[in-house]
Amino acid sequence: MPDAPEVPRPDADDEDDARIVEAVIYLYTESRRLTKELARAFGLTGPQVTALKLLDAMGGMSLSDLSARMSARNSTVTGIADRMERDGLVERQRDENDRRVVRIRLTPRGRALSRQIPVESMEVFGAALRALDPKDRRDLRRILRRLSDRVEEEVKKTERHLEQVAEGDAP
Amino acid sequence: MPDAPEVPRPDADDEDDARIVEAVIYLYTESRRLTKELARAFGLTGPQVTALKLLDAMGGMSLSDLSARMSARNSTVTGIADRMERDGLVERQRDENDRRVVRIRLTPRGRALSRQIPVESMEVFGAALRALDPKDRRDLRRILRRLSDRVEEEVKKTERHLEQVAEGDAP
DNA sequence: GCGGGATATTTCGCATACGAAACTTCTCCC
DNA sequence: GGGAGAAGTTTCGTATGCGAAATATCCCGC
Repeated sequence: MPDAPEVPRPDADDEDDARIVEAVIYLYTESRRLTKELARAFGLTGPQVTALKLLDAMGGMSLSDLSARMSARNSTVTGIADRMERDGLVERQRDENDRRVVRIRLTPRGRALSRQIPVESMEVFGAALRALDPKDRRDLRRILRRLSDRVEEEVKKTERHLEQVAEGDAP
Repeated sequence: MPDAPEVPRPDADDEDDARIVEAVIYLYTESRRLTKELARAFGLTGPQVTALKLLDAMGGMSLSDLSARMSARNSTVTGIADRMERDGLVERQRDENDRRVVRIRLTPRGRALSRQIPVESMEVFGAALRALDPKDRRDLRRILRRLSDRVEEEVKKTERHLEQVAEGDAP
């Protein structure tokens, strides 16, 4: 679905905003789609490739760290790790010092597979960025930063409001 | 999981790129999370709110059109429509002229619910954009546009390469 | 008017994805 | 040092999300 964050509004002035939003959505979904496509060529899924590459780069990490790096919840990554373990790509090992922690490492097979997957293909985004004018790149970073800050503010504001709105429940 | 499209690279210069990518991901996931949170207050899910608002605005549409507007596949939206129908929010009706087509309309209940959901909460992104300096907004649009074009080019290039890489399959 | 390809939707199997609850282990405070 | 609470992981239930295959219908050419 990806809940398209924008809903049609008749206002004329918002055309520009809509285009910016579309661009952000496009960039996100496209890079996601590409990872998935790349993964498929190696019999993997998108998140599995992400995990494989992260584990290869970091040489093993806790499940929580892996979750954080993948911007996903622990309960989600547990499942991904399960399937990768089933396929012999990773191993789980209880941490000796803190037995709550599960360390996840690549098996030799997982490592070999990771090395076969070209990184360049995952970097379409980076390549496009490097192709930008240096000044544009600086501006982009600055503006996006500012935009993120504003969104963060709005979020806090909205979240307070939301609690008051939630009167008319349904199903 | 959202397959984070970026993978750690040791290069020093890429810090900036990483930050841009992070910002894009942040903006996307945040607006998605907000829709979800808003939805929850009304006993719905993110995509359901999106569908509800679209159907309210358009006054009923075919499943394919709805899918397109939601940037999702038909098979995905079928499920969403199923659950909304189960909850009495929408109705399916075969199109008389073209009996392959299924028209989806809000029930009175669905319409009432839609009207209760404030649109503003879905527009955190828009509000943040409007708060930007006009020049920044113009620049942002221009640069994102250029970036999208470059990504599109890269995608085409990569996709051709991908077919050659796909030798070493796995699991 | 009929046969074959195109189009719209659903079904099926699988992998994410999340939140809440359950469990284990750790930590800190008294 | 013992218990309360915190932290890390898993389990469970539900909802997306996709692609491939099955179904139903349309449409086009002949």
